Amino acid sequence: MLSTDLMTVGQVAERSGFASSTLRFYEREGLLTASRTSGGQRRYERSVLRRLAFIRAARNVGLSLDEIVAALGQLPGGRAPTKADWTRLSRAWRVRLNDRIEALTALRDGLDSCIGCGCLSLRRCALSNPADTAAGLGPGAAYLPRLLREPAEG
Amino acid sequence: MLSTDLMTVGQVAERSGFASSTLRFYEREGLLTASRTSGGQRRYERSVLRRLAFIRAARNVGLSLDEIVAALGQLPGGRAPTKADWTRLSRAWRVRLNDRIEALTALRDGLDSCIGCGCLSLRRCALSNPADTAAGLGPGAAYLPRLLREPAEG
DNA sequence: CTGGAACTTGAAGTGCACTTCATGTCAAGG
DNA sequence: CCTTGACATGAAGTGCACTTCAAGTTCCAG
Repeated sequence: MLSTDLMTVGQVAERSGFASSTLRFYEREGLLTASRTSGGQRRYERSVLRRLAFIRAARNVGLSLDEIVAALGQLPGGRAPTKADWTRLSRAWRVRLNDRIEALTALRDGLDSCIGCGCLSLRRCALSNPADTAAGLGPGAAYLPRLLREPAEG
Repeated sequence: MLSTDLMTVGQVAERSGFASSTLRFYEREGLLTASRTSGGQRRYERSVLRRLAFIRAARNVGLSLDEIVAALGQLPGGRAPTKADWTRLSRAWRVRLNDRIEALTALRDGLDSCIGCGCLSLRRCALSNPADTAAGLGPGAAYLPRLLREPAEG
């Protein structure tokens, strides 16, 4: 047992569900920080678990690591983040989730009304062109926002 | 204008919204076929547009290219696919979409009830720890559908 | 017949999010 | 002290889905 309340990578990995290689990777990418022992090994404060919970939730919502870095950058510099800080940070996700849910629902309903009929028209089909973004437009018109291209599992 | 109703890659690209490099790539990967002119250039039948619509829709639903190849493999070998063929192929997507919608909705509601309170506990928070994987205790009740439960599947 | 846009190929590159590897160091129970 | 499992590092590898590149060929309107 460690004498302090600091945690090793292995402990953080076990408790967070992230592989330790991922924790090192996240540190390189600026998502995490850790102090070091005199021998150079990482020691994490318990607050890293909440940070990792935030990161996992953000990934579930569909944020890229860059976006997460940006979001975490909004946290107060001098003091430890409070519950209110985390709440504020994640409030915008609701909009994002609503967008995704809406898009998927439209796609599903397109299934019923469009693929149900077998038409699968590239230009009119709600399923292959849900947002109607490509209608009458040239190449490069994104058919669906990136939103629906990424599986929720990440 | 071409003398037949066959289309060039450029035309298919413009009408489908897929880059021609992508069409070539899809052909290599076995998602498409095309005949050739005597000079070796690709010529596509009109039916490729429906196939591409299917592919786009499948991507939107979250299928990988491998899965799409497998799905397309279910199409009849000898004859041209009918509407019924396409419909049968895509009917299973509804389940998939429902799962994803359900997962996202649960995540959003988790936002309201959990992040709304700022807890973000790795052990208890449905948002960051849907499957209760880190805890190993308490009711393993699957709060979130499978989709969002995978901790860090690579 | 000609000029240039559009096409051809294989190989290599991109971007994301990690993981694996090789090699060597650290920490702590016995 | 010694052993051994956990940890350190940088570099390279993985998987997916494409895109870009270089160099050469084809198609067809004028």
